[in-house]
Amino acid sequence: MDYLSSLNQEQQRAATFSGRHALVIAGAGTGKTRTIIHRAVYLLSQGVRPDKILILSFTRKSAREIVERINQFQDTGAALNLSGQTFHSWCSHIIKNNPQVFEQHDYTLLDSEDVDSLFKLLFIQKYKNNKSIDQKLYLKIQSVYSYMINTRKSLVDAIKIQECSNMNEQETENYIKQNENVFKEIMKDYIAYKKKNKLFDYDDLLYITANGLGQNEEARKFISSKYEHILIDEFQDTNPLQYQLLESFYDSCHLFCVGDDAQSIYAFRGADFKSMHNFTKIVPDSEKLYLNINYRSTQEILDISNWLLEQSEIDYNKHLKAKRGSGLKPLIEYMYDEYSEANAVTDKILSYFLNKNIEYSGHMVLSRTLSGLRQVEGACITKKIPYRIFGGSSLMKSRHIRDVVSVMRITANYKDSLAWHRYLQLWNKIGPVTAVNLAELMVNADNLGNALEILKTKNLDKRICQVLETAYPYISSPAEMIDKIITIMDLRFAEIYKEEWLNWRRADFAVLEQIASSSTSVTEFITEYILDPALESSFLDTEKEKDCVTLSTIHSAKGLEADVCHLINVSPYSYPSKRAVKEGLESIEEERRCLYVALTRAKNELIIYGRYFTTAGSGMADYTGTSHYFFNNLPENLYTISCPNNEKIMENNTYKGSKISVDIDLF
DNA sequence: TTGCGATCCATTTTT
DNA sequence: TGGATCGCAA
Repeated sequence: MDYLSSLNQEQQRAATFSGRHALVIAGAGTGKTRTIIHRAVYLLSQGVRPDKILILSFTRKSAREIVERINQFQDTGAALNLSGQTFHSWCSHIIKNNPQVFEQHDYTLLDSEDVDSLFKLLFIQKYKNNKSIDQKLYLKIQSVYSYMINTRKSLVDAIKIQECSNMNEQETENYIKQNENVFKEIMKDYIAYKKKNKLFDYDDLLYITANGLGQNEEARKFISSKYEHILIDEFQDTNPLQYQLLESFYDSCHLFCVGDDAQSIYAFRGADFKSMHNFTKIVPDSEKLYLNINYRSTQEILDISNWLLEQSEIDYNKHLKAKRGSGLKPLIEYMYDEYSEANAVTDKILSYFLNKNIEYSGHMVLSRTLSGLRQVEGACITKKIPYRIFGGSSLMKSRHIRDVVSVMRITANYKDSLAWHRYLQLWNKIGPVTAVNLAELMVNADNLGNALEILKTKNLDKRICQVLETAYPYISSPAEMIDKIITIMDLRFAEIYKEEWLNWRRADFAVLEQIASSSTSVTEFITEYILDPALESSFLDTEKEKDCVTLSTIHSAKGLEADVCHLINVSPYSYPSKRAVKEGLESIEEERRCLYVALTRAKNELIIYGRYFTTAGSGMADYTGTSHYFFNNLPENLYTISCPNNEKIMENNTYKGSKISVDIDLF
């Protein structure tokens, strides 16, 4: 039992909880993950079989990490048969592994860009050139659709929340009257299209599982009896649909949920942190437990974080106390623009490396947006600082990868018309119109062979069919299939991507092939990869675990920590963002929680870079939202400042002398 | 209809 | 920065 002695009382109480269901409300840095891990170890020590324990987390990376750390407690060194998943991958496994329960087990998973283009396609078919309808409405329809499914709200409610947050009552009513039917029509088409072509989107995985188990008692008993304990991390990000899914497990399983309402930053995806407050009412036979002692940061860092939450109208009831005691005050530095900011950050990292012996891996650079990291990335490259980026999924989004994957998708499911649509357009003489028509023909053929026969009768590049015929035999070996495809399409890709093909694009496939080599079928590979587009970065991590700086979006930094945290672009117009101010209180609060997550990542040093100008986009930033700026009234005793008045910076950049004029005079 | 060049545009966050 | 979109020629 000595593994429990490393926990404090609060944590021990949680880890050894013996009631039915529990919600552990745990502030930042209070040992959430540790508690989950020890909970699992405790359960195992009580004789619970490892395959009866399910770990759910928000990303697969963190789920895997938790499982790995649990495995380290095994004396035998043998890895346990523990399952670590996200809600989505869990549902996908439930559906695929139980074809006798789920009729719709045979599907291709759409990634978000497919969903984009499908909505667009359907919308244009119906409303092209209809001047009374906004020609970009399909983007909104798509987001409302997903929001509706995930929050289980009605169409009208979803439209109100998503699209009308800054309208008055009359405007809202008009908007709904005008658009409700368009939303409904396109959504119907979308649902029908997916059904016809055996396609699922992310939301379908949850929806089908949750509703399927909810409706069918035998299925519910059968599936839920496979688990005894479900441990859920980052519970504040759970949305109503996921709650509904969990309902089916109330009777036969124990739920152990851990989360922090102040770190809820996924409302845009339907997450509802307020239901944490009502947990004991929603979940029968449940208890709430609390963790309040922070092990990560020094008190000064927590002071500024606590202050930020106290300023809110929402009562988060959080006041973190540092076990480690006192340290350095957060430092605020004003920067001229993103380039000087990127320079300052990287200079500091270098000087800490040289003078204070702090490794690169001790630093984390945090940004609200992924694009905000670009300048820092550039500076790292210039100064030869090794780095890794969290957030986004560059590889899967890049065109050449999607090109090849579209071939694979056709071989896996020839009814995947979106894949046809993409693939066909890679060839000469096929543009959008022809592609749509041909895709329709292909999908309606009896099988892939017939489809190809039809294609051959058209007067097109012979290679179109050759590629598919070459690829098809490798249906059980995705890595080999990738190799064959790029071999046969090498020339064509060189034509399409010009010098980029050989310069860098082609090299990406080595990584893709390695990832694919762990899958035993093309379908499996596609599903796995769409469910976890970040796979590639974690894959590369294990390749070279070298000392490097972490660059991350705040969203991807959840659960991470670093000795020194550089929080960039904390300017009057960016926390909260203009957009959030326009959308109202809920959005502003979400921005606040975002900033809170960022602040609480720091262990020893927190450096906040404020900026008054930006050269990105349309010139200088304006000051809308300045009056809402979270740090407007930040008490002076909570921070130190490196440049006490920003006027200095502005002065330095205002030249008042006479203009220089030099002629080149060499001869 | 395709395919190229020019122009404009807008930038959350992720499974 | 690149990206999507538009207009025009073939």
